[in-house]
Amino acid sequence: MTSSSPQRRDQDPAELSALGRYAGPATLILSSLAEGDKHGYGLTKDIEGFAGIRLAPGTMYEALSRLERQGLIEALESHDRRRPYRLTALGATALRAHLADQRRVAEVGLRRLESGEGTA
Amino acid sequence: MTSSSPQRRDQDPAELSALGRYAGPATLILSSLAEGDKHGYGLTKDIEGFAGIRLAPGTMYEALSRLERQGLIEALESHDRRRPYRLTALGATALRAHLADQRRVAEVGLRRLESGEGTA
DNA sequence: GACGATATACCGGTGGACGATATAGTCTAT
DNA sequence: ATAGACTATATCGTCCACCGGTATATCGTC
Repeated sequence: MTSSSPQRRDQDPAELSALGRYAGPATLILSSLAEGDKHGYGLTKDIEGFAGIRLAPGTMYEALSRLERQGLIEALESHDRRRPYRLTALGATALRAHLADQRRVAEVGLRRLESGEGTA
Repeated sequence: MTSSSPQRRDQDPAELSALGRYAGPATLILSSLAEGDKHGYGLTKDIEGFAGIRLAPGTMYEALSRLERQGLIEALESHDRRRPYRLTALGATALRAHLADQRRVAEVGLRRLESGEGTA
């Protein structure tokens, strides 16, 4: 999506819409961080709250290091035993583009469903 | 999502929101079929048009047989050398629920982005 | 001091997504 | 006619995102 060259193999950080393969957990994590800095466990709880999805620990921490590698989030110095993360400017741009596309596509689908057709 | 028990292993057809693991291609295919019956190649073109995403042949035909196995789409008798598919009632329900969730989550993320926070 | 909640990290398995490739029919231009 | 581009489907092997399980450690509280 994001207009420029759709499906990317991509480990290229600068390229937007590089939200992993399809972006499930990544989108949720970035959306959560858009509200403020959080650490892994906090993200798990927040995402469970606003999306109703509980990410498995493996998914969470692997996604975090992937997103950090891609420059979409950055780690802050850890207090206590927490590793908080912050959304970067790049991450915010990527998230905005991705969510806009996602919402647009969802609306197309819903409109088509309402148009009576389909089940025929 | 879909309110009832989030992350499902699931090959259970009757259970909604069983759109594969995370549902990328599946959602696109179902949304395309919501407009009318189509065969694989036609789906590829339509999806490219409304979502800007070109699904690889492997992705397309494997997703189709998965969706058929799950009862979300059904194959029609093939004319010419085309295998057209139709969205089932179950598929329409699953799609509606999934898209509604997807749009809702996208809106949460976008609202959070607009609230100035994040990049801090 | 046992227990549950908080918190992170690593591991192996599964399967969805992908590109490549094979096959074949159609249509057009040369 | 026939080479080349497009239509159309199917299968295969690879990769890696996602997952649950598990290990580890700290904290609060009972």
